[in-house]
Amino acid sequence: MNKEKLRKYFQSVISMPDDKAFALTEDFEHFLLPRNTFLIEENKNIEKTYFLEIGYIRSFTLDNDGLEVTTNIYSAPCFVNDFSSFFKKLPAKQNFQTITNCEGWAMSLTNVEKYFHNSPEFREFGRLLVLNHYDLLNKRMLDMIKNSAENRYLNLLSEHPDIFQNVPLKIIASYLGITATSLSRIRKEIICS
Amino acid sequence: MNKEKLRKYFQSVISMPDDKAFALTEDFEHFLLPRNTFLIEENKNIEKTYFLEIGYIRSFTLDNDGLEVTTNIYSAPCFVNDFSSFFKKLPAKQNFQTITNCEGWAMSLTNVEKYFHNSPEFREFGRLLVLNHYDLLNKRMLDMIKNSAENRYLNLLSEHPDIFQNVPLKIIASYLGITATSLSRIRKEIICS
DNA sequence: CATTTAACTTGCCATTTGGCAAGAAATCAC
DNA sequence: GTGATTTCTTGCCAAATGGCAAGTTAAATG
Repeated sequence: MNKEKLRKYFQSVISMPDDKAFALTEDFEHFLLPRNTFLIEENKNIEKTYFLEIGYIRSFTLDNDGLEVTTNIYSAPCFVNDFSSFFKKLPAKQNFQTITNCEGWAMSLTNVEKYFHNSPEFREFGRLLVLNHYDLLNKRMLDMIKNSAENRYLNLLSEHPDIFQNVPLKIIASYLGITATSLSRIRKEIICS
Repeated sequence: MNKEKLRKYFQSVISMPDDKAFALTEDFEHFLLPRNTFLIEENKNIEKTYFLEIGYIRSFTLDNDGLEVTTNIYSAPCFVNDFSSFFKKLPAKQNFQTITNCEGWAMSLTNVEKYFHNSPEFREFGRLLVLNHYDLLNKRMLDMIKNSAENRYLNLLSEHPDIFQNVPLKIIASYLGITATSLSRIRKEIICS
């Protein structure tokens, strides 16, 4: 397994010659994790940043009653991290856990800092990653406000049908802001209409 | 009225000598707006970025039923903008409106781009502003998950008591994710216990 | 392949939250 | 200062959502 997809990902965010892409991805190390494995744990220090090449990962935290609430579902290819905590060098505010078996590339915080210091391209990449994730979080907030749970379900189904074949409905329900029970009823309602 | 607070704000985010701070704030222009004035309108292009020196501003959008949902309350001193749209040069995704009479400094997108191009300090400042707002949005999301409406109310009351003297409760309720009716009941419950 | 475990659906009922509207209180604007 | 407007509270009722638990289906594991 080589780093071609990782390099392509870098080049899709900011254009750069192949040799630059090779240089920036040099210190990433391969990872292979079974499902239900934690990558990052709430309140613990973040050791690495992850590029997910195959698989599904979720972030979640615990609500008032100690129940898990899924805040995001990551489908490859993408970078996965608690970025605001990572760049502020603070403990993670959420848990990140594999949903399926996952495979990809990871780099230590120490190395990230090295590249951040030495490479303008890497800095720019990191900056755009933060901007993109900020934008996604904003969109998600507005989606929650503007659409009913049923519409959020239908939108996710049409935009990310693959998720429904790889992620349990109870996690999707939680991500949509409802219980598995309610999602089940919504699905029934849609089928019967 | 001079730009001292604006300069100090820059210097509080990244340290810089006074002359740099003077240079970076040179093209900001004073604004004075009565309450209920729109600074930014949803789906329209963002013309300026705002530094709020006096007053209160809110961002809001419309939900499924056309009702206004307040997504943020800004209290001076702070920068106010739909940053992710601003930096991506996309139309605003939300409305920004003064709650009280407001006063501060604004700079056009054209000038922002000029400074972004010419000044490493300004770039760094913008980057940190995005990171901070991303972090705040993240915190707000987790706050919504982890705390009951009553606790969110109590937290806001203890951390920003000034807001309760300057912002109508119906806007605060909306920001807390509940209706004015529910907030009224929560307040009653707290007083009676 | 067989066994165990996890996921999904469904009915019943309790709880929460919201909509509406009226009245009281506070604030605004002239 | 006074009338007009907005804000806030409260009661009543409807609607939405969730908790629980049982039964069913699907998937993981060895």
